[in-house]
Amino acid sequence: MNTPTFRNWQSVQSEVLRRIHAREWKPGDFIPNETDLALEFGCARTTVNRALRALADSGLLDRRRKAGTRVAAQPVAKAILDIAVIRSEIEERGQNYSYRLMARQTTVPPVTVSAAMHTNADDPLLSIRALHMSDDAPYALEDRWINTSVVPAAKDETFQDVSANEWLLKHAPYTHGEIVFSATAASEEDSAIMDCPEHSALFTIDRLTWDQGAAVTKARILFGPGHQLRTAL
Amino acid sequence: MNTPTFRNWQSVQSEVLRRIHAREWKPGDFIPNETDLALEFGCARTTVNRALRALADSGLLDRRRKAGTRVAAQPVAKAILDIAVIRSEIEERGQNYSYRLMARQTTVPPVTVSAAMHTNADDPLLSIRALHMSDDAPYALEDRWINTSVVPAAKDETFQDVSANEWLLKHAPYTHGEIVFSATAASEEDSAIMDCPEHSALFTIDRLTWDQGAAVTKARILFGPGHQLRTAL
DNA sequence: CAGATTATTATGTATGCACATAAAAACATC
DNA sequence: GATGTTTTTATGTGCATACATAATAATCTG
Repeated sequence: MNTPTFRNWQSVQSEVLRRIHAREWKPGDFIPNETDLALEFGCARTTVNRALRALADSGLLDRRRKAGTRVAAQPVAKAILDIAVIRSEIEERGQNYSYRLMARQTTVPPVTVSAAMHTNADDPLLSIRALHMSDDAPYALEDRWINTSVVPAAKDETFQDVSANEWLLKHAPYTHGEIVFSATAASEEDSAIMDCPEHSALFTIDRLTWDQGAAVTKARILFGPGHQLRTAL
Repeated sequence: MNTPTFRNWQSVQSEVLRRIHAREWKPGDFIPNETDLALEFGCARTTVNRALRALADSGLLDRRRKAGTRVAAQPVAKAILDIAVIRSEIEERGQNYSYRLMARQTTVPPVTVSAAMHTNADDPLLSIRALHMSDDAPYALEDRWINTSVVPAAKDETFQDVSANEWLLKHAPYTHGEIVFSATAASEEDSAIMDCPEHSALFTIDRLTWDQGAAVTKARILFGPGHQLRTAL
């Protein structure tokens, strides 16, 4: 009986993966503890730990102190989406990016916006509306509110040549945020701008970012009909 | 001058994060090497390594051997979505889940399906159509093709009580897959089933999973109007 | 026997050390 | 001066050890 030795954590990881896929360890099952596995694999417990930790991070294992490690009963699929700057997104597909600023004004936002951003209801915010185009066809419509008390530099930026989408990433650091994906029907105005039938189903991203306790910006981006967001899992 | 010591990798990580947010280290900048940071922080290099590795995983740092570590110029926002079983999704919100099988038959699929799944054009597949309901209201419509030559056990399962969505997770392991998010307009049939206006914008998930080289299942899930998928970032 | 206390145990992590590896920089060679 | 070779260096990883911590199991106590 030759027990091959596993020298590095990647090989331990793939052996564990193999056993899970081969159903030697079924969903819900406890697997041997780190010490035993280290003994079996002929490596240090640290190495086993590294491998199992990585698998737990990806959702395939459930680990709890003292309780032990088990194969996730319902392996939650974690889809990791890379949300890139729209310009890069288009250029990476080899298409030509262009951009058109449609509106830029400082006004008091609707209460839904000031409430979501935790700003005073009568504090004005900078409002930006712009169209991103791919090969001169409408690609995405960006509607954005910027909190100029957090990003004062935005007041001096025309956003004529650089999209807020891109400018903010470079000039406004954020600590955390939220992204919401949904599908919305194109309004009459939207459909005119996006050059699509009214009530078309548009893939929508709502994004709200914060720097410490203060909201930096809130954006809604409507993508043209047929837009897809894809990822491996 | 008191340099506080950072004993654990989390505190090292948050100090590094603080410096990035405070723009002491700007996007594109090289940061000191691990040995120097360990010296400064009063901990082992291993600990610094752990902290920096975690930040690199999340896309905030770029690391290359010999070259060093730098703050990512364009921090790609990585949105991590947890794609759970629909039943859990509903029950976790404290709502009542129910399920209705609408169709189950073995037929030769459209070429688009057999092509995507890399099966022979005339090989029959198991087709499932089912409705997931939350508090008795239509929630999601599942349209699925199952490759019974990969999951033979599916032939003996009625899917009357357990949704394919859930059954497969437990009985059909997969090695990799793809998820595509999009927005689609409700067809006449869809809208009748989902009890919504025709042409409603529906959030759509297309999922194709593989076990080694063979396609396991291909599913399209249409969510009712207003459905959102949200995540922190 | 319920409830509080203590022991046990599996994972979590810090550390010092050694060596591997990729890539840049320095150097040598033609 | 272009090209190939060697050195240097920062990250990547393995290992033995020690201790921390969370959560269960066992025990004690009223």
